[in-house]
Amino acid sequence: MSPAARRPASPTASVKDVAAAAGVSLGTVSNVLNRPDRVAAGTRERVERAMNELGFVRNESARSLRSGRSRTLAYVMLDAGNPFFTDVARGSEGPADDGDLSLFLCNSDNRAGREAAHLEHLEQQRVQGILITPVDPDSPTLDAVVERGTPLVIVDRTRTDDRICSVAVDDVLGGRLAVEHLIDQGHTRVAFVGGPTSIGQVADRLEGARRAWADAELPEDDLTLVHTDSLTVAAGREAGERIAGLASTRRPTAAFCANDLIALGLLQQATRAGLAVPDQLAIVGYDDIEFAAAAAVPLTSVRQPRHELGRTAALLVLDESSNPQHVHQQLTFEPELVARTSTLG
Amino acid sequence: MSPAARRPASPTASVKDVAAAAGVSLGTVSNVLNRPDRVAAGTRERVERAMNELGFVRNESARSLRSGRSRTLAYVMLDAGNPFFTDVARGSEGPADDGDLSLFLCNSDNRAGREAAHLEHLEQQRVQGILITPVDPDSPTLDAVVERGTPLVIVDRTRTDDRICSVAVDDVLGGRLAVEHLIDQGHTRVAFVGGPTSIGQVADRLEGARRAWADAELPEDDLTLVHTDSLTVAAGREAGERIAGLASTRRPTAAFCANDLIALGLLQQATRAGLAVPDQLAIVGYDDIEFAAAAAVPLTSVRQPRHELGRTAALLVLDESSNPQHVHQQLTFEPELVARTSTLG
DNA sequence: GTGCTCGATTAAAACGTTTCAAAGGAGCGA
DNA sequence: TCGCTCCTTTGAAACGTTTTAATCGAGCAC
Repeated sequence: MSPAARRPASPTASVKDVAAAAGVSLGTVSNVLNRPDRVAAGTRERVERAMNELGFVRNESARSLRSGRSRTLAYVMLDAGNPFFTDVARGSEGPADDGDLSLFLCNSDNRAGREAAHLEHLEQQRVQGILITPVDPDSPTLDAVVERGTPLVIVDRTRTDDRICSVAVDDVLGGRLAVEHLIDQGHTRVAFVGGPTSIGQVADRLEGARRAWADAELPEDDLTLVHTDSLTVAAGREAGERIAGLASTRRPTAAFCANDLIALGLLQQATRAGLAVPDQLAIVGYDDIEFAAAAAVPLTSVRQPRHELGRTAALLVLDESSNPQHVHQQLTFEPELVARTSTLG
Repeated sequence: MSPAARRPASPTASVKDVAAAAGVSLGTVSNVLNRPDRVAAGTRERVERAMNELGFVRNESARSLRSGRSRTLAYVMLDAGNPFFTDVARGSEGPADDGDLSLFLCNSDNRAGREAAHLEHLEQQRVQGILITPVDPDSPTLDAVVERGTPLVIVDRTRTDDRICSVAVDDVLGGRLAVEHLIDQGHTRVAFVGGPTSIGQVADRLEGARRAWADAELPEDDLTLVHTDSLTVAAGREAGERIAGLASTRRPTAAFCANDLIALGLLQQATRAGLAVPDQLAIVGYDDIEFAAAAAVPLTSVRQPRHELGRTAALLVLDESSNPQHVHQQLTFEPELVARTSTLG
């Protein structure tokens, strides 16, 4: 077989080629594709045979150029490496499938530049809608996309205004649940581990923690803040070092981490330093990713309804794209505490 | 503001609209877009102003209809929840960016049906190339895609023939490395934990393990097979139960797991059952995902060059799409053992 | 046989872009 | 002033599909 023979005989057969092969007009081929009931059975069969023989593949570009809209939904993820976001993506697949749309995932990797590039490309593709967990939910870039006409829903972040749909989880409540649980377990010296607090999520979770603490009328100074630079396993390990280094009389007996990655890092470092979990240090994470339950000491964590988050966001973006009466909504879900060994002993 | 006012004034401005607004012909607008150097500075400026005022967004459908190719690469992942695959995807981003292409991720979720649906949609979109970790690398569906003209590279799976490009890692060698390491550590009763062996990867890793065992002239029966139904954390836990239940005289002193998810499940269950890792049970995983290093007892694991895997696959698919002389290649990389506490004590 | 209706098929236009040959016009040397 | 070149701009065609109005032919009632 010569190398040339490897290439397809015809670059790609078009509707016109199929029409010629089947001896009908091009309009008829289109009818077979779109309203098969209006085509006589014999003709239809002949056309279908021609399609198979030629290896006809519908050209989606031409299709959506003509129709003005594509059959695609996209989710721009903040971090493809964090299982939380892939779970959200999974939740969006249902509504996408129902609407016969493909769901494409893009990874912004926490970089505004990449995010902007993806958004631009998606707008150019005229996707039906965009779901996005943005680097900055208040960025005007997002407003611009909406103004130019592409439906867009913010996922897992909230906007301070109501010009864009968003779907999020009540992080203040989540923080409260975590700390109330620790208080119930008898802890009176607790650390909040996380940062930077410029991230809305982190600030909210801390706020919730503080409110729970205040409500229990515990001394303000006994809820300490162990700051991290990022929400990663490495940052958790590093925080663990600092905590383990404290004199046991000053050391908190429990840590509430801003997410599970930090909690896992903290758990690892605590174990390494010889601190028993939960006896000497109880740990609560956030997100309840699969690996939280899979840790050697299963992690107590605040679960977000991430599947529901993705599903609702997809439904919202579909409504925005198809319903002229659409009104932007900001939805909030409630998190739930899942207690496991890392706080129960 | 009336609800109607929320909708964009003009659905979307086209090149023609821009031309009219700037008082030039439509060809000139196109020149501004594609060969700005051939347009007089004043004209260019006027056109660019018009574009901004109208919120002009290039229509990618029309563009790729005209040019016959799109600016998109896609990676169809087997399981978006497994960090291994998202890491591979990250590796592909470099070449994609260099070629000024967007990389879209699709999740087949291990289901042939979803995979086929994604492939069909991608063909219709006339993507430049497809990277795929397929449910079944020998499925004729893949050949059909290639024959119809879309460049396609199989990632992390090998084909038995050479009609398609593939990029994989030598799993037999990986299995050998893992077991040689355990033998070096003095283990003489080892379990291979994984399954189903119908998956090529699993069979290869087991084969490598057996060869290392044979080369060391250890009794065949002392390398046991603990079968699992899938490569998940849950399956690992379940296998852990079975191993922990064995009498200590018959129990293997080390386990080589077919992937890290199983290893993490096994580690968790062993800990729960009071088996000390690595003293009573050493554990080796496979893939070296981030969570392997982050476990309470950091896992020894066989690292695959997953970033390199993704990068090479992307380069290969780009070559196939742009180089008429392209010859299909099946590349194999070498894995590497990363020794950590779970085998070193 | 004429005139209708109805189902099947067709021809032509349109979507928004890129490209290419050709036209327009300015500047310049002779 | 003529003729030439060179730079800029233009007009028209093409990509593959969908859609709409129009055409065709057969069957049927009168």
